[in-house]
Amino acid sequence: MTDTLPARKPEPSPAAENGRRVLIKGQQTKAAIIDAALGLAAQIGLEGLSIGAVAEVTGMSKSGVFAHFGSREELQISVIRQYHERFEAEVFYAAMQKPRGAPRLQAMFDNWMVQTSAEIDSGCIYISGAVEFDDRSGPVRDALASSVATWQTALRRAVELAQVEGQLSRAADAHQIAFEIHGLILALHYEARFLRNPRAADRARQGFQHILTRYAGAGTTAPIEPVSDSKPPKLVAVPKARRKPTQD
Amino acid sequence: MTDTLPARKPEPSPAAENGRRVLIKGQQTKAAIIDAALGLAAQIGLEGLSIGAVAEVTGMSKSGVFAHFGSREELQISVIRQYHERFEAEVFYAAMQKPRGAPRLQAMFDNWMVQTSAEIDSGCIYISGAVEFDDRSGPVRDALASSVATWQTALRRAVELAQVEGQLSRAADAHQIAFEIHGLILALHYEARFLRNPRAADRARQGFQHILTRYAGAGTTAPIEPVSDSKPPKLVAVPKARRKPTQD
DNA sequence: TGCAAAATAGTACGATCGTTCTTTTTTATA
DNA sequence: TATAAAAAAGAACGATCGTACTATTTTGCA
Repeated sequence: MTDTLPARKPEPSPAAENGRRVLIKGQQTKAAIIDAALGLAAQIGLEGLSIGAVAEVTGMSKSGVFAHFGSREELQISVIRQYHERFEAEVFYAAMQKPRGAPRLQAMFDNWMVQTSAEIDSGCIYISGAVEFDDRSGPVRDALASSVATWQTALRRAVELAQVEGQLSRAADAHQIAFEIHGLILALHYEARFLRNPRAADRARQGFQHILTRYAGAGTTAPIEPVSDSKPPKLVAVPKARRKPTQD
Repeated sequence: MTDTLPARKPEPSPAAENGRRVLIKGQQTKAAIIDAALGLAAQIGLEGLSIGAVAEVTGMSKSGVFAHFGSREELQISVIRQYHERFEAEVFYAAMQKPRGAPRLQAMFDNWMVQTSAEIDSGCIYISGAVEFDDRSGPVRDALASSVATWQTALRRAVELAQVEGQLSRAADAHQIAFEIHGLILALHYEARFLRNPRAADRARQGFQHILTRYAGAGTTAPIEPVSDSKPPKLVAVPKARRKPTQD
């Protein structure tokens, strides 16, 4: 996750640039537009994202919004970049403060759960976008796939570090472990968002613990962290619970 | 999976009906439309499904297609019902021919993989639909959720039977096991469809074996089926005469 | 303060969508 | 074969979409 998405063109800085006149207002509103668009996209998906809807949310005109991007695709890509940065900060960098190995991997998973679907009522565009751009091609799909690949690499490295630290078996395939962890997040998203199952978060957490114990390295002295001890991650402000309990 | 989707209105049978004139042609073309629509929906999603596109594929006029359903929603629901029946036949009923317990559960998983995303290039509307109708409400969402719930119940019962047979631990939570299996399928779909990872199918298969071994019951004498022995599922061919076995 | 550039708004076009209404063709039976 | 119902087509509607073009307002600096 040390690299960033490609083709991020350098915005003009407020500092004087070789005699060229530079305005700052545009960048501010552009950032506000992207923020609003990300909120919309997380709810209704990248494909459902329309310039008219963004204009209405931001209180601007359609053409005013459009002028900042030049095309809907560019708006979508900007949203993906914004999501990438937020994801990087709240999931990856936040977890990097934990010691390498199992604690960091656990933190990544917890942050991931929160960011993705657990308590928040907005979805994850890495998940919805994957479905929407399954069999499409073009720059939007590429940007999305690139972001996802970056995150998957970071996750796999965290797994490998846990192997180095002896908390996960060195004989195991890090790709395989990452695959299974990814599946838990996807199932969480599916159950929590679509089926409105309030126990989905617990299921995902339990599944993660199962993976840790199943792949536990030979050098492990004690269970890494009992399920009962795993507190709900608190990285993101959680809105008041508004879920209607469904029978599991 | 013994129940069927609700509100399936009885189509008029060719047999003479109290003096009312009955045509059969309409039902045939309607079935053909639904088939074409399902193919389209599996590729581009239920939301991307437009009456114009279906008309073009079937060689009909827009209004000709429309007249069979009365609304786009009804077309979407018909597609969901059709998918439900196909899923029922190719995944559930096909697996019911295996002996109860681990073999049947394994067959369900294998059939599920094939039907969902593994080798086929068309997607699964249980997955894409879940993302599309996350935060929507209405009859389409209800039909989708109902179908998914039916299938999840069937899967969970298969897990419970494996517990009864002693191949999975009776102490384990069948819901939890089903959740983790579901995650594997979702990860497979994600990796195979979006990221074009050719090894995704193997990852899912391995993950399934890991679940079986992790939750292995005390009465298990031997590993249920080694990974190397698991052949690619071959149950795609659907038995024509579909019996109505009650899940025992 | 004046002025040019940047930012935003206004308007309109073509395309596509679901749907309605009307007309034509096809179908099944008396 | 005649006939009425069913099936399919045709045309048109209002709405929404992305986008292009033009006009207006706002901004930053000489």
